[in-house]
Amino acid sequence: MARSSRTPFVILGLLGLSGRTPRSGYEIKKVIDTVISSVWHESDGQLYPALKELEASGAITAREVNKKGRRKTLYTITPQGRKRLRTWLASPVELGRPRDELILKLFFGSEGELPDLIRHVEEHRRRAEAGLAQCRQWEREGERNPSRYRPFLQLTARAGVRLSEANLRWAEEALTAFSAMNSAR
Amino acid sequence: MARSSRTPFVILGLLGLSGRTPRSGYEIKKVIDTVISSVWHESDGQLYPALKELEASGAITAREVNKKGRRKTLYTITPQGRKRLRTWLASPVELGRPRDELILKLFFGSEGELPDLIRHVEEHRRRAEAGLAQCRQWEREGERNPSRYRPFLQLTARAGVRLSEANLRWAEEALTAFSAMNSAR
DNA sequence: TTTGGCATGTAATCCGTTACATGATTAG
DNA sequence: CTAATCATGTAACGGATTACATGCCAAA
Repeated sequence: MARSSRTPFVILGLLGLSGRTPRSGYEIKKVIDTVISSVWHESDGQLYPALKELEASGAITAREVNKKGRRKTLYTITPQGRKRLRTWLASPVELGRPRDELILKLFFGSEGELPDLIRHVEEHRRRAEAGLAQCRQWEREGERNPSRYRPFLQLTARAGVRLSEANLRWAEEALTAFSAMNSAR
Repeated sequence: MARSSRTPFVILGLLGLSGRTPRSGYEIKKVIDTVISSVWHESDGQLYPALKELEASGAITAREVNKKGRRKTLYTITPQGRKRLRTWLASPVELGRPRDELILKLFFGSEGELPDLIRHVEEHRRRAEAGLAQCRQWEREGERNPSRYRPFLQLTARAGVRLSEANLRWAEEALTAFSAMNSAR
């Protein structure tokens, strides 16, 4: 069976967290692109059709508003939608199939040029550093933001910290190994 | 621009490493599913058409053989194919778009049930443990396998070790946090 | 006035998986 | 004898991205 789209559940999840406050598709997209950008992403071409489907199936309700000439549709999650969300949250995590281009290129390293590999790993290190700083900041921000979802925010941030640290450490190890290879020639 | 398929490059990479020893599509698939299974995967529906395309474009050559009634096609990389491989290896790493369902479900944790989340994280921990053991074994095996690509094998195994360690540690932290949440109620 | 943000959508296209199809050999 | 492995493919389907399309408002 093909993996079904998880776009509806991201929408339900975010509308669930926002509670009674309705959100527009545009706002949902922005939350995805900022708050959970390191965890998930969606394209417009997925998002807007999914919103329509969710409304048609009764998982969310739509309300058209006009704010200063700008028309927008605000969505709210329904009890039915919450039920669907909970069912999904309880269901086993579908694993992503591995596709790590950096490690793949490294695995083929003997067929390429060392300087190129070094560049790739340096870039990787830069990303890991940036990610680490970002996640650490989220952790700090979370500390002075008490709410029912605070512990979950903390946990997701912590995951990012651990992963970034691992990437960073490995990048250093790899660069050290490359230096050794260079001087060994 | 849509991300172009990297299937051809995986094939070129593996045929590159195997050097003058030709490989069948079936063998290539098996290497993918065993040696680099934690880094990459391909489906038959991608692999076989890609082999035909690569042959048509001159990156690999095909030779039909019959071994005890079984017909198979053995492929060898051409100098042209090596050039394409090197070009790809030198080009910037295309980042995968984030899609971490576990962390996403955790982020929505306040909308679900704690026992479900605990199950998900325990499953995650099991996978991390298995992955760690596997990668450590590859590291040890690599030590008594001297060849020109040994250092790269070691490095990819090391990446797996670091990532698995991070996942494991985080899983433990998360489970501790869950326990605290449970007793706090 | 033009750039950028707000706001929503559709169509073409492509990547990739699954299911289907076939058939021979070898080990249990 | 039958299950597993070897061996190669195709077709249908579906998920996802990109490009395109439109239009208003606010700020520089």
